[in-house]
Amino acid sequence: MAEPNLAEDIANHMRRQILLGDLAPGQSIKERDNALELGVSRTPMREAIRMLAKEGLVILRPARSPIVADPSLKEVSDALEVLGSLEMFGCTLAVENASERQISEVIGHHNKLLSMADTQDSLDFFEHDMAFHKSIVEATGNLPLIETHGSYLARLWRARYLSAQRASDRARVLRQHGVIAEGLSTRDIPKMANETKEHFDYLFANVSVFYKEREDC
Amino acid sequence: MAEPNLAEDIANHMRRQILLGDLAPGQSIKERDNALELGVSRTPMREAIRMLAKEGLVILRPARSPIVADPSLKEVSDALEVLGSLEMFGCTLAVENASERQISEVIGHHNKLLSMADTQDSLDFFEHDMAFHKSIVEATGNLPLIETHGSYLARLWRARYLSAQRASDRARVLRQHGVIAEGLSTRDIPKMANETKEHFDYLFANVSVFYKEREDC
DNA sequence: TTGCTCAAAATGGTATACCATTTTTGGGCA
DNA sequence: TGCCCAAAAATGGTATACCATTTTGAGCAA
Repeated sequence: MAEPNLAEDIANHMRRQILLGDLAPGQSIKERDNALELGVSRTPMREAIRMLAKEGLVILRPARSPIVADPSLKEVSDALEVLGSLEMFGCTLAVENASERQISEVIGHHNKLLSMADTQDSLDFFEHDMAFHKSIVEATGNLPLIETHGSYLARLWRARYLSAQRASDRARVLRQHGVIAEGLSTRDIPKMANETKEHFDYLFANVSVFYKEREDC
Repeated sequence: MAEPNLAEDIANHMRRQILLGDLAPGQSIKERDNALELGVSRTPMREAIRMLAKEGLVILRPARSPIVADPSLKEVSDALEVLGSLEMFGCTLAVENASERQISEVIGHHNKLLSMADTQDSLDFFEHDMAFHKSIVEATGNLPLIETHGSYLARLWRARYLSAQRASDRARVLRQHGVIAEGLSTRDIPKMANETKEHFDYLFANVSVFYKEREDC
């Protein structure tokens, strides 16, 4: 962890800690302590914290310690709405602009997921799920869209991961991915967009259920 | 320029310099020089530069001076597409969620613009135009959307401003704003979304013309 | 004149030092 | 015993120092 830009590495490391729960929601982040722990100085640590704050994973408070974000259901679902909107918009653009090469990449990710249908490692499965969705947006060739979409994926990683672990509906996910990929390769915008919408509706429902259940604890 | 957080102030200052052209596109930004010029140290200047980079106004290069972004037509129109998509999505959400108070704010901005129809100060007019669009997205109550939309507005400020200065079609802009505001107050999603789409199509065309003409110089 | 080399200057990346404000704590008083 | 306040520790914000890499430019050779 010390190649080109240290702050980026630190941000990646801390993002993982946050998303996996090693850094608990609500916990305060002391620049000095965390920097010391990673063996770096405060300067790049500050920069990393700012990056995570921009992603919504960390909340900055004036003249106070930043804390790990603990988003309410409303905050998560707001972000989910935007993510869904971006990806639906991406469908149209992808159909219009995707090269055959890019389409086959999307299909490649889908096939990879199909082959993992019975895997136990839900983290691994989840990462590939994300790669599938990313590859669709990448097929738009719209860089700002790709970046913004990626940023929302990162921000929602934890909520999506937690809810995906309980939802045992991989079959549905895979079927929907299949329809979406098919919609792209046949350049069928409505097919692709409708299935994407439904895909996100399920995701939204899963996350909601997860939050409601957690509330009871 | 020295109240709560210095870096934010510096970023605001530099954003204005960039957007008004005081910092020319392609020009390199030396942390030391710019910090000295503003009478601050490098640390907050670095942070400010990172903020502007996140907005796409500045390009970071590893181990090199950052430079002021000089976006191509493709880059600007890609960002415009996303902005349009966000705002169209915002229409639906705003109709569903806007309070009467928020709707009257939108109308207030529209009336303000109407009253400025003959003003000479195009910068002032432009700022209020932006406020109108912002108020619509604010009416959604979706914070991530508001932030992302605001970030795209900032990023596109210069392109929109430059192209707006030559386009002498305030009448059309005002008419469309009127339709959009009416669509919101009557909770008419199609009316609002269609007019917003057309509004952005004009914007896109104006920016394209501007870029094409500039190319000839 | 042109192109190459290499050292000095410049510059971004990182670490550390200093300061102002906030938080914590502990002791004294009711 | 419990509360309040002052002092100390902690902490984020800012400035400065140091280092590695890159850029620049002068001098030299072809």
